[in-house]
Amino acid sequence: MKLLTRNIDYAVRALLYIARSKKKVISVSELVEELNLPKPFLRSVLQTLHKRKVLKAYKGYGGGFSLALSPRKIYLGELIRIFKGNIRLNECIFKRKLCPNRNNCPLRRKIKEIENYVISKLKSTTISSLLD
Amino acid sequence: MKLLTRNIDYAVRALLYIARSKKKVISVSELVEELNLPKPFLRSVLQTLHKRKVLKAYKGYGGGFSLALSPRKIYLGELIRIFKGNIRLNECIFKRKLCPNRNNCPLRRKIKEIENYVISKLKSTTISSLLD
DNA sequence: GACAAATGATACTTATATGGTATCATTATA
DNA sequence: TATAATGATACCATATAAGTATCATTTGTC
Repeated sequence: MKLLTRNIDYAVRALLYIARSKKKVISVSELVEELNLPKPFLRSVLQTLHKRKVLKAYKGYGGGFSLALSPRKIYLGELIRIFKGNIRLNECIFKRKLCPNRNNCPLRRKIKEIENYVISKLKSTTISSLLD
Repeated sequence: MKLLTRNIDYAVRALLYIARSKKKVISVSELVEELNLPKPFLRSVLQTLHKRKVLKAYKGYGGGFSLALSPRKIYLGELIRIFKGNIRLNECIFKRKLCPNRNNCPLRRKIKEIENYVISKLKSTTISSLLD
C-alpha cells in the first residue's frame, strides 16, 4: 500500500532539483550526479514527464529538461496519476460479475471516504509547496 | 495503491457473513457457496485469521469457523496488518544510504500526514460498523 | 471401527507490477 | 563531423499477489 513508487519519488526529486536550480536546462547526467539515481531509469521517468507535458525537453549537445509548468501547477496527485493511473483505493475486485450490491457495499463506502481525503490532499500538494 | 488486497477483501466478506449468521459455526464450504469465492484461497485466508486469533476453528465433521472476537473488536486496520504488515505509506526508498535529510524531507512529511489520517480511519472501522 | 467432512500445514504455481537495463535512432551544438 | 544530449522501444529481474494441490489430523455419524 505504498502511495509512492520509485518513479514517482524520483520524479519529485528531479522536479525539485530543477525547480531550485538557477540554470534553465538540466541534463539527466547532472541529475544523476547530484541525486545519485540510476541513470537509465531516471531517463525513462523524465521522458514520461516530458510526454505528459510536465517537462520541456531539449535534445542535442547542452540539452536536457526544464519545467513546462510553474511549480505551483505541478500537483503530486497528477504525478501519481501519470505513473500509476487513477487513484482508486477502493476498486472492487468483482468487476461486473457477482457482488450485485456494489453500490451500497459498506466496505467500499468506507474506503471511498478515505480515498476522497487522500485525493484531496494529493491534489493540494504541489512541487512548489514541497520546495521550502 | 490499493488499500485492500483480495485476501483482506475475502476476509471481510467472510467475517461479515459469519457475524450475520445465526449459526455458530460456519464451514468454508458454506462460505464458498454463498460468497462465490475460490475455495483453497479462502481456506488459507481463514486459516491465517485463525492463527491470528480472529477466528475460532473447529475441526472434523460439522466443523468450521466462528468469530473469536466481538465484531466491535475486529478492526479493519488490524486485518490489513495481518495480511500486509504495518501500514506505511511513506516509507523512504533510501534506507540509511543517501538522503541525509530524511527527517525533514518535505515529501515524507506530507505523506506522513496522509498516512496518519488513513490509519486512524482504518483503526476506527470495525466489522460491526460495516454490518449495517 | 470405518467413512466422510471438516481444518492444519505446507509447498508449489501463475500472473502482474515494480524496478531497472540496453540499444538504436534522432537531434543539436561546438 | 564528433559528441552529448533526448526519443522510442524492447527487454530482463525480482517481488508481491493470487491461487492451487496435497497430505496429515481431527471429529461426528453410521
